[in-house]
Amino acid sequence: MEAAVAATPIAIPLRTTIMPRARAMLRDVSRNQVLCSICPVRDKCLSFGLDAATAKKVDEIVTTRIRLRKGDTLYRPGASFTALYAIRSGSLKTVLLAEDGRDQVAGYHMPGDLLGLDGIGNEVHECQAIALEDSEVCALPFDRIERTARDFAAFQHNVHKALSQEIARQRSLMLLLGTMRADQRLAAFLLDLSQRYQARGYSSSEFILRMTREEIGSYLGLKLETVSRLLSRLQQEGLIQVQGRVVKLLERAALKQLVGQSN
Amino acid sequence: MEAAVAATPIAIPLRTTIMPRARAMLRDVSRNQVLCSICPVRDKCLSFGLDAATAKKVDEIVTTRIRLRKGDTLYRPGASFTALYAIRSGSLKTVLLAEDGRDQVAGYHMPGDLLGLDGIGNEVHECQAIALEDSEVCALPFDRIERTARDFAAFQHNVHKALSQEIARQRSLMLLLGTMRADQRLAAFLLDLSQRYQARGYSSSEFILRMTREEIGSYLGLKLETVSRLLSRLQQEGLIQVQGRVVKLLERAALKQLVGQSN
DNA sequence: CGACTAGTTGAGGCCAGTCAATGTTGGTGG
DNA sequence: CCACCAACATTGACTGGCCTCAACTAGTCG
Repeated sequence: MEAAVAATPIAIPLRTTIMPRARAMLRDVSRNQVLCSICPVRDKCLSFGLDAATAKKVDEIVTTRIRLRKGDTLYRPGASFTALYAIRSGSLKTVLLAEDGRDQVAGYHMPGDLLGLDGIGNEVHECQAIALEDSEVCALPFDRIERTARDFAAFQHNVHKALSQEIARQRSLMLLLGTMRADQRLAAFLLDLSQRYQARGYSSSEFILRMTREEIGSYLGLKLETVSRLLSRLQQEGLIQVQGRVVKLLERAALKQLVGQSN
Repeated sequence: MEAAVAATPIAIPLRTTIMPRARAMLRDVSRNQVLCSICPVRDKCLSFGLDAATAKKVDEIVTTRIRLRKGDTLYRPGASFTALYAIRSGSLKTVLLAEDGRDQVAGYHMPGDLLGLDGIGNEVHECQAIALEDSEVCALPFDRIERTARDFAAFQHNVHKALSQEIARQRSLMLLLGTMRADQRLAAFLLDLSQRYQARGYSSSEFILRMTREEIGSYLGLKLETVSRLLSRLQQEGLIQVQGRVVKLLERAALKQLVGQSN
């Protein structure tokens, strides 16, 4: 009845000693083959725009590549923060969990995205990252990031940019949650996905939703029934085409216009 | 009829050459007396926990102190990003502005808070910062911050912490906007204010709202009438006492319980 | 095949928005 | 000092969008 999000709804023990899925974190697959310089998403990542010498130093930051299977948890709230994670392939969601059991999907992350930024402040992760499909991420130990950032201004700036972009991303989500109607939220969500897929070289007009209706709803501050209804309505109005998780954007302009209606 | 937020609702020209209120930014009051080491809010700021030698270096970052009068704009969207701003006294709000005219109060900031973090990514500010009362802020040129961060690991870590805390702040706001009922949002808002005032040495049970009902509503994703009604209701229920902008928290536990109700 | 999860669709209710009238407060100028 | 005005705030009546509850379908996996 409830989706995976709600499967572990409450009372996340702080600083769990052994995490149920921790084995996933131990599979240190290929220590010697982890090289940003040949990574398919390197220009979306922290090594963006660096000269060869600096990029080589950045290569040395990445110690571990982690394989996750669908449903695996990369980190959970309270887990001590030691590294940022760059997604190499697949996709993950991040879930916020309040003490009272309230939870919300806070983000949908795809290759090139950086995860775990919220943990820097308190040395502890504040949310849970769960793989939506089989995925691979690179662990970037944060002490190494800081050390390298002190030596290379260009890399330092990339780190600051990444942090700032996460802030910007959340800002637009706040605007969405605070000011938009349900149909506008959904349209904005679809357009955002489209744009991000495009930036990664995938089709911007047809893609597969990796999240359930309930997860999408949680992300947008809506209920799953509302998401389902609105997808149907948008289809009926000819703006999109939906078949389960396959979505096709038919009238991008109309979707944009819908989002843009101030009232 | 409309509050200050809506006074400049649309079409913010990007990279304005001369800003209407720019004179406010030129009042370079006391170049030689700007010293973090004697700042009343230094332990809330970037110089938190630094040894004397490092703190001295940080003092050198701050070049300018800016006086703002109520209603003055510190920066607006599109203004080129050059510095972060630390609030010394007074308070400011930050306002998000979308192209379509949609706007939302994104934050309420008090002494010790750092402003402008969202501008790092694109070298351009993404929101507008407006003084809610006469205020003073310190300008911290970002290139100097980056330079100093490269030399002092402890300071570098403070910068990262500040960025990460901004992310955490927004996260909890997202949770509020995505999952809470109107009365819960308002209660959470009041408790947040209370806690932050306390952290700054003010009374945690009685304080003055610096924002109008409309601004509070915008911040919480509600209409001003709803805010007004709910303040009245909370007062009637004996949880708070309101008289215009003066608020007194009477039953903190009950407020917390209200926020904590998952449904 | 049965059990389970994910998704769709309908009926009805409630919370918060909208519209509107009125009250209150604070700053300004005569 | 007080009258005036504009901005801010309160309260009521009504409306509508989204949630809740519920029934049903489709696909998946042991």
